[in-house]
Amino acid sequence: MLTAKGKATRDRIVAAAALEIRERGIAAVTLDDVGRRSRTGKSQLFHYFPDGKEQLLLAVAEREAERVIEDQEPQLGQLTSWDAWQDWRDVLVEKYRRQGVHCPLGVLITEIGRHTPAAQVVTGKLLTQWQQALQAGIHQMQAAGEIRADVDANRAAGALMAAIQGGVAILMSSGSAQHLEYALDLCLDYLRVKTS
Amino acid sequence: MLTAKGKATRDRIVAAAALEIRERGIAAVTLDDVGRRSRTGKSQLFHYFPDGKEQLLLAVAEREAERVIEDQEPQLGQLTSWDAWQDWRDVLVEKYRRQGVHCPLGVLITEIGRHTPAAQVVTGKLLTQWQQALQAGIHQMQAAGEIRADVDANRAAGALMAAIQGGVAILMSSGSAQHLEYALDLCLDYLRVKTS
DNA sequence: GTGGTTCTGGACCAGTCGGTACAGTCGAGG
DNA sequence: CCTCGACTGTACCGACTGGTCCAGAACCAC
Repeated sequence: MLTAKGKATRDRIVAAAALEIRERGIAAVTLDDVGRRSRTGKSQLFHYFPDGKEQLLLAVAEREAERVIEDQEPQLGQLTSWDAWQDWRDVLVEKYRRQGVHCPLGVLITEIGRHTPAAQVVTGKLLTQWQQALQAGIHQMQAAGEIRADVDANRAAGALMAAIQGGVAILMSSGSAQHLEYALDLCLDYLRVKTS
Repeated sequence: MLTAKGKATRDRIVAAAALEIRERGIAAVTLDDVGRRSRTGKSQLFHYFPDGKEQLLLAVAEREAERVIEDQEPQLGQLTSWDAWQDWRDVLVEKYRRQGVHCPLGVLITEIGRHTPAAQVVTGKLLTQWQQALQAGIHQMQAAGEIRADVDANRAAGALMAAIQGGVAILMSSGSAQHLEYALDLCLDYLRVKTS
């Protein structure tokens, strides 16, 4: 049904599409571009993705969503001290600063995600998973007495998510990661406050 | 050079394009769609926008950018008390909640803005203007002793901007304004903290 | 009303892009 | 070495879309 060679080709196609989309935006990328970059043709593309472009885009969305979480590990999984939180923050900012406009998360949220309901589900899952990881981290810090118990972990995690998305959105339209840093730092400062 | 009738037609075209883009996304909108909705044809369109689609998009971007600021007045201009801040926050959330996915700001930032350098300038100006209004509000509150003097107004205003953009981005991909509220409230709570 | 400019309608064009058809190659199992 | 399915290259098509052209209607100043 799918030999090793076939799987390799399929992967090449998805990787090429992801790269192409990150660099030039979803609107500008054609199937021929993907073919050229992956050294394949449209026949292969439609062989592996019978439903055409939409199916390919969905595969790209899934790939990029995985990547976004993976990029933050292992830090995201062990937010058990202020140092760990700071490390996570630094990794995130550094990653996105380096990627600049060609940012998997940004492309996912602002371009692929809105394209089709199926892709919306993918980004929705990513957001939920991410936010839960942050929420778990806040809970752990509360258990350790490092964060006030009256902080609503769910709300704070949600606010962090918005801060990140907004920082990335501005990064993509201005090229600067400054806002991302400001927003992350403000949220962390808020969590660090001892008394309200 | 441009009669009253001409101006009316031009406005109709821009308005139709803006509406169409908000509803269906920039990628799906064709010049014929705009023509149909504005009861004009391509000849008019190219008469008023000789450079074609790009120029029309820029006009739409400018229109939407103005709208975004106007929608927040008069609250945004007089952030001189906590009540005023709260009013501003409520107006913003309510507006965007009602607009849902068809949000001028969201479309501007995530679709039109990234399309061309000229449109990037428009969104850049909008962001700067907006952030300065917030910064001015924070300064006023500091002068009145309502916000700690050691808060960096520029950073806080930048964080607020990211919070809003992120909230809107999530709103556009999920349909829920919850994150926007969480993020705004966290920022305002941070500003309200008396001691650090 | 006359001349010039602005405005409008509709037919048309050229390029592009997603998608299809089909013939052929490769590779593993028997 | 034969066979059958997975895989690949090429040529092609239909639809769409941004943009052009041009003839004429409407409007304005004198």
